[in-house]
Amino acid sequence: MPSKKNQGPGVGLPGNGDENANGREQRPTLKTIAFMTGLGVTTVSRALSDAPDISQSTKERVRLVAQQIGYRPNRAGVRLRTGKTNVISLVMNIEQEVMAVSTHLVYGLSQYLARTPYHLIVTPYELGTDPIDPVRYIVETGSADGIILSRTEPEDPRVQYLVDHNFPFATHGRTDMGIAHPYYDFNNEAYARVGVEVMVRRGRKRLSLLGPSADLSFAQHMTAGFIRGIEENDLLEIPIRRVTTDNPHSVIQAEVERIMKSRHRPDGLICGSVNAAIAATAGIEAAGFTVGNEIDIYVKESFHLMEKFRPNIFVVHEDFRTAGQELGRAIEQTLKGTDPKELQMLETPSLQAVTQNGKLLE
Amino acid sequence: MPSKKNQGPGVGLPGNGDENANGREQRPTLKTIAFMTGLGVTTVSRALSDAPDISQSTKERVRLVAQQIGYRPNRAGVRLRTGKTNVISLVMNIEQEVMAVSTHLVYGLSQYLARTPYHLIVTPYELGTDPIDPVRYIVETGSADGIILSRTEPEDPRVQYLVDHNFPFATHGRTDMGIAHPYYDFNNEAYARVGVEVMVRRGRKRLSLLGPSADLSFAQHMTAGFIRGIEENDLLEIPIRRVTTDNPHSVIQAEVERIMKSRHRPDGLICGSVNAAIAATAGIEAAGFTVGNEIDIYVKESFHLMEKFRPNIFVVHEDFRTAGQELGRAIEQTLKGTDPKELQMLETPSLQAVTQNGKLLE
DNA sequence: ACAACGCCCTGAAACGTTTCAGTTTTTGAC
DNA sequence: GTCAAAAACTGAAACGTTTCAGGGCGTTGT
Repeated sequence: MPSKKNQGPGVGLPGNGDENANGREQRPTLKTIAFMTGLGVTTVSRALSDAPDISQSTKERVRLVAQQIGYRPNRAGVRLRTGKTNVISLVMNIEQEVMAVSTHLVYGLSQYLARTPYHLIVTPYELGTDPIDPVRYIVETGSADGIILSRTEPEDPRVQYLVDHNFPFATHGRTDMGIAHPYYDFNNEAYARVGVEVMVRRGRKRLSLLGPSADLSFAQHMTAGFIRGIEENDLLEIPIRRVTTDNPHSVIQAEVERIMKSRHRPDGLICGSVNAAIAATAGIEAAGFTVGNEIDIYVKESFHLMEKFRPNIFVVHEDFRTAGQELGRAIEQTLKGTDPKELQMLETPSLQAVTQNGKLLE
Repeated sequence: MPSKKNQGPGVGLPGNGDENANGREQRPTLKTIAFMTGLGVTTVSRALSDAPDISQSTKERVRLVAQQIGYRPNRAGVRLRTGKTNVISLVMNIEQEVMAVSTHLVYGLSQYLARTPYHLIVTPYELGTDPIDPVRYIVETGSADGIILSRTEPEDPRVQYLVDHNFPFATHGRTDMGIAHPYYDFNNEAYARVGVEVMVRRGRKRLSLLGPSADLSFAQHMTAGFIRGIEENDLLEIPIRRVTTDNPHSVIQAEVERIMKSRHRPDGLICGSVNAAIAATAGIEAAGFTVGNEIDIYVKESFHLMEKFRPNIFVVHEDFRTAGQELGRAIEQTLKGTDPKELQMLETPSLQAVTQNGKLLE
């Protein structure tokens, strides 16, 4: 590499957009604009940030030049000086974020953030590790301005940690910690109640709930809605205790097969996830029954799989793309200082939106 | 905010890990270590990067202190000085990356990169926009050290652009541009030929190919493999020209229904994607036929959907998670200066791996 | 005895930005 | 005509890192 000794001390216009001998092109900086306009670097900086103390005409002149030469502030410079990273970190366990969830969440989030100064960084963590580690890392190294958490638990240590450290965040799913923080959540209580509603319409009497792992926040909501639906409609619950939607396909299938072969089998099944619904279907068929005949299944999903495979399952759409977008908005607003209480969103499903094989009910 | 005027000029130990009045904690820097060890900042920096000219004992001492106080280099500082961002950008059109692809790709990629100094940034682009825009943005603003592209075309302007600008990248899928660049690709030629092989075993004679959009790189490989299989086995091709796997479900379904009702209907269908296979199944059933009876379907997928729904479709597994990991490795090596030719990977499916309803052939 | 060398270390400068603390110029009031 | 205040602008410092260009100092060769 040839040693170069350009740029005498002080003055000197930095590379004006052409490539230098080095091979990499030189991007324009504040100094470039300062040189071109004859102003000081300070003035240029203030003009671009629309600060007071700068005349209108100067602001316009600076903006014009900046626009013409395609000036973009150097992120590293800004970050070093201000501590602001312009990065939002999505912390998720991709292994468990089955199918649609992560895809659509990332989609909506990055789509929203694309129109803001923020970039989306995906920070994964592995199944065996402590979910708080990546959060701690981000906070300690200051590698993001804000964090999006998914899969919150009712008492979530990550939320506590972030609140303790006064670090901006938003969650996908609520907590039960009495802390007001921004979130987007699907109303799983309403979801379960709508499911019971569907079953009632179908004349079903003995319902089971195949829900998510109990330590997750939305599991409790779903259970509460289910119970309430059962009670209000005077139905019988056939409990499923051994498995959750997080179990592997084969385990769920086996348990459903077992319960279908038992004396008191359910005639309606509310499922917490598509995977579970599919596995349950397999179990039901293995026991010699048919979905839509001896038993109905109800589930939520994001990918419209059910209307394509037409397995006679009742479905409400849970929109993770919108969730991603709203979480983007929530974290953006949080960083602007908006009151968390205004950034709590709940998506509530309704009976009218339930479909079977792609067609609306009734 | 109270104005503080601590830190006289020159000396002065930066905050030693406790919080300062500000509320945010102060991270240790090179200066902190320098102060603690009594060394100069330069020496500390060089010691940590294991440079020559530093005695072994000093290196160990510095490393010990750094470890104890949990020192992490400030990314912004490094980036400003060196221009290195420690970021890899995955550029993708999430809208088109159907289902499994993006999920598993992101998963594998971030899983791999988690063990390197690199962070993964997801850069999306929207359907109507020019795919080269995000690439240009990244290169112009220097916001990443390397780029991963997916969905390459045979003559891909993005690849040309990146090569022209000497910017490190790796692609998911090959190109036909005579440029040696790192890639990971699924061998779609072999894929199609294995599909024909399967059909031959099943005694099928009249095959159709429902492939991806012709402008994509792997469409041509798939077609080539298909044609060759047809010719070698002296079979008849029933061409499907009007639709590709990128069409919506309903369009594919309608076209398949039409062709199934025509005089010369296929008895074997090689599909390019799960979506297409599902839609085709619907079309076949709408025409009054049954998959596995009058016609067989063959497809690749990543999510094991087929073995769960058991629609009698023949399947080979395309592993996007591994693809993600390998692409991570490829870009890491590229940045280390490894010859691109050593970073070209092809995943070739074999007849032995074909399953139907979750069970291996034969 | 002295130059030359190798070893270990260091100050200063630079990357691009923002901001503190001015300085100069203009305006306007008396 | 003087003085104060407002308006418009600016140099210098600082954020944390790497690297250039040395600087002591003890050892070795002549």
